[in-house]
Amino acid sequence: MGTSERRQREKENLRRAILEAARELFVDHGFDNVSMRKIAERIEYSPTTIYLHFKDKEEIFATLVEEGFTLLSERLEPFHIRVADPIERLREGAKAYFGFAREQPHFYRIMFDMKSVVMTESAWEEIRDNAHYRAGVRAFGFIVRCVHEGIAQGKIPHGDASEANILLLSHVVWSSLHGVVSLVLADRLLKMPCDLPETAARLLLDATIDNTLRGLTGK
Amino acid sequence: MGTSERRQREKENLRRAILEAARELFVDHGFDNVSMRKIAERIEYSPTTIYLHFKDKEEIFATLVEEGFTLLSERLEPFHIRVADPIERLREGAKAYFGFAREQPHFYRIMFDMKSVVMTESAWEEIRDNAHYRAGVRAFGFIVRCVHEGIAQGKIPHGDASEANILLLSHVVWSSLHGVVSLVLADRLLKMPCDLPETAARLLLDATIDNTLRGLTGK
DNA sequence: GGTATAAAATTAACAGTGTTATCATAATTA
DNA sequence: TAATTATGATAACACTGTTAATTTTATACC
Repeated sequence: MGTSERRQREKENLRRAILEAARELFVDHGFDNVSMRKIAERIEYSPTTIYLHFKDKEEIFATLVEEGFTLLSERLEPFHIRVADPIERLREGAKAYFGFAREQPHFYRIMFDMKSVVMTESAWEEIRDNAHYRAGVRAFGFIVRCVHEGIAQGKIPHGDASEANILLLSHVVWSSLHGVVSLVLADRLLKMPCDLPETAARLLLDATIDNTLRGLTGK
Repeated sequence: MGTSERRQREKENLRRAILEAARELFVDHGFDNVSMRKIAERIEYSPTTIYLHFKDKEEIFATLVEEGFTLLSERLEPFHIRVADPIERLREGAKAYFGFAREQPHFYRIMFDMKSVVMTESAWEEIRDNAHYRAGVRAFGFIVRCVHEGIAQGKIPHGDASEANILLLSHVVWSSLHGVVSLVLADRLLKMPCDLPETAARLLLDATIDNTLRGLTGK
């Protein structure tokens, strides 16, 4: 009788509207500065209606994190085709990664913020099946594939070709990259050798990519 | 007549008590989970009394950040004497840095959290004179000195010996290091090649330090 | 069409937050 | 002792995330 399908559709529409409002507000003002009431006001519903679609604010957060990682993946993956050499692909990917973080700092922040909560074993078991975690794994997969190819082509001489070593080296690349982005976003660059902060950030980014890839390839 | 000195002393004692309570609570529960009322309760004063000593919660925060950077500096600087070779000194310093972050994750968090606030030019002018900023510069100075010596001894062949280049390379080292710490503290290590998270973190740390220093020295 | 039922959305409230204005009290100075 | 000043506390404001109870709305059945 078609009505329940329509109602289902309307429900999903409202869910999407909530996410859209939340995303725009988060991107503009940051996670902590956006209240449930503000989100509700924007979609012209009462605050409690949101709780019919999301368990709590954290669940909206997690959903947006997933969205963020998916966006990041979609930005990175074309480079697999565009750039043949895995090392150069890492370089280009790193720049794209940085671009993403700069364009949407609040988004990046909610994706990688240090939560400072000690992860219990059970919490880990739970989170491994979550959509936002899997989306993170997918984005990380870009680096893994580049490193994998780099080792296979003999361009990364350090360690063996075991999965353990590939994952380790991928994490090395990722942490170095995340380090730059994190410091830039936190405005922690100290009296860098040029005036414009934007130029300083790019200088540091290039130098860090160079250094990391040099360490990786030994070239 | 000595009374005003005593009152001054009492005032400073209370100030210290507030900081001590705040620090303990922050370290235990994290910045966001500690309220002014909780701090007040611990020192057995009313919440408003705190405002006679600190403008707002942010000022307590900033004071503790300064304390954190000073602690970090004091932990790093002995290595200038203990380890002669600047590259090996960087390696040992990095481990100490990591140890500090692991021992007091909440402390590290408030020191380096991505604020996601766009720094205006005037805000920069203001912050440059702040104590917590200068304390940060001091800690950063550990890396700068190592890099400086490394270049002088010909162990870091990349770029010239200009101050600009030294600062750039120092930032490269720092961001890579901060990247590991940041990811570890955020529990963002994905299915690493060993079971115990602590061991995974140390593996990644060592690999990142190796890679960064290899990139730096070209060895 | 009218009515029972289920869904959707709202109101009111709780316990908490940072912060401020106002008031009381204690200590120092004159 | 009286005036003044510094110190601390009370009460309140405008928020926060979240829940229980309630009302409105839409569907299904007779």
